[in-house]
Amino acid sequence: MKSLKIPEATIIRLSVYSRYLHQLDKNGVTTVSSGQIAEGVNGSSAQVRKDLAYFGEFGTRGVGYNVLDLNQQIIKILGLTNRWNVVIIGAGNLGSALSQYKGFQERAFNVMAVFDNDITKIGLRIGGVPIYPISQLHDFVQKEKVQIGIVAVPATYAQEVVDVLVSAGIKGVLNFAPRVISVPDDIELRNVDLAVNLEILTYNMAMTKR
Amino acid sequence: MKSLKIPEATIIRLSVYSRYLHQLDKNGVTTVSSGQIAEGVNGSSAQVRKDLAYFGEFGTRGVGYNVLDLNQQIIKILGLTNRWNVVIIGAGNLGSALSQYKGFQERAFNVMAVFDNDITKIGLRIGGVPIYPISQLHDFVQKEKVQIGIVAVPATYAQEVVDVLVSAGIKGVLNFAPRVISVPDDIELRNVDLAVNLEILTYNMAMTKR
DNA sequence: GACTGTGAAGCCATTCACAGCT
DNA sequence: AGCTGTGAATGGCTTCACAGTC
Repeated sequence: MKSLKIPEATIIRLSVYSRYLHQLDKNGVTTVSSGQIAEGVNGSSAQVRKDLAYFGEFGTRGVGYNVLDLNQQIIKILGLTNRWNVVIIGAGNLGSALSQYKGFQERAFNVMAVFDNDITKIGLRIGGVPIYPISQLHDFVQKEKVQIGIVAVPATYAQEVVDVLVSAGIKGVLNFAPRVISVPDDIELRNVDLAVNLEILTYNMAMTKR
Repeated sequence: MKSLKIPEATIIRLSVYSRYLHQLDKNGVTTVSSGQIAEGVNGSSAQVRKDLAYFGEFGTRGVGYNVLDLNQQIIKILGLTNRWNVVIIGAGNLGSALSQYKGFQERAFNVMAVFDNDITKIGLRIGGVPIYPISQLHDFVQKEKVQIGIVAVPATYAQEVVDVLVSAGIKGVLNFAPRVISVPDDIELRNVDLAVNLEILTYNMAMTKR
C-alpha cells in the first residue's frame, strides 16, 4: 500500500465525485475530463486530479477519464464494494427518517434494524425495517455482524448507547446526538451535528452583513 | 472590524464549545480553563485559546474563563443573539424530523412552516409546524421575512426549490439533497450529505483493516 | 503557581505550472 | 492539441513555547 496520509477533504470530495459520475453515466456520458468534473461539483480541475492521484493513475493523457471505470475505482477506494450492515438506535423522527433514507440503501448500506426503548414502538416496522428493544441491541450486533451503528437518540443517552455498541463489537459509529462521545482508538467515530451546520450558516450570514 | 479571515474549522469548534459551556452552566460550573474545555470536546488547549483569540480576550490570566460570559460571547459571534426565521421544504421523513428537531428551537431558530407538494399533507401539522403547498413558498418567504431555507426534497427537485427560495429573497440555504446546488455569490449555502458521512466512515474502516 | 494570549515554527492542503503522454 | 500526473510554490491551520498577568 503506497498511500500514507490522505486528507479527509479528499475523501469527502471523492464521495461527491462518485455521485456526479453516477449521474453522468445515467445520462450516457462515457468520458469526462478533470475540468468537467470540477465544473460539476464546484471545484478546480487541479484539485480533482490531485485527489485521484493519491490512489493511482486512472485517466488517459490527452483524453480524460472513463466515467464507469473511474466511478468503480472510487467506490473501491471508499470501501463500498461490499455491503455494510447498519443498525440505527433511536426510533424518533430522526431515526425513522434515517432508516428509510434511500441514499443509504442505494450506496452499500443495509439498514437491518432500529432499536428503541419505547414499548409502544417495539414490533412495529418503519418502511420495512423492524424496531427492536434496546435490550436486544448488544446481542443483535454480535449475532448479525453489524459493523456500523447510527446513533439518533437524545444527547443524554448517546454515550450509554455507544458503550453498548462498542462492547458488542461495532467498528464504526455515526453520531447525530449533539454531545461529545468517547470511543476506543480502534473504533471510527463521525459526528453530524445538525444545529452546528445551521450555526455556521448564521455566522457567515451575520458576517457578510457588515 | 479587525477580524479578516477566520478558519471555518474555528467556527465549527466555537459552536461545539458553546454547547459544552451550556452543559457546564447547567451543572453549576462558573469558571473553566482552556484545558478543561479541550478535554470536554476532545481538542487541545492551545486550539481553544487560539479560536477564542480571533475574536477578543475573554479570559483572565491565571484564572480561566467565566462560563456564562464566554458562552454569551460565542453566541454573539455565531450570530445567534437574534432569532432566525426558517422554513423547511419537503415534508418527507427527513423534513418531518428536521421540523421537530429540538436542537433548532433550543438555539435561535424558529421553524415557521414546512412546504410540500403532496396534496394529502397540505393543511396538516408536524408537531405544531403547519404544512403548506410549495406554490405558496415564494410569497411566504417574502411576507414572513424568512432568512433560511432547509432543503429536504429529492435530489431532482433541489435546484428548482432553491431557485424559488433565492428569488423570494432567502439569505441562507442548508441543503440535505445529495446534489450540487448553485446559488448567487451573496447567498450562503451549506450542504449536509448523510451518505457522504457514512462513506467517510467506511473509507476509514476499510483503511484501518490493513 | 496557574492560566491566558500570541508570535514563531511546523505541518498540511491547495494551487500553480509544466513535463509527459495520446 | 488536449488533458493527465506531479514537483514546486503558496497559503492556511495547528502546535509549540513562552512572555504576560492575576
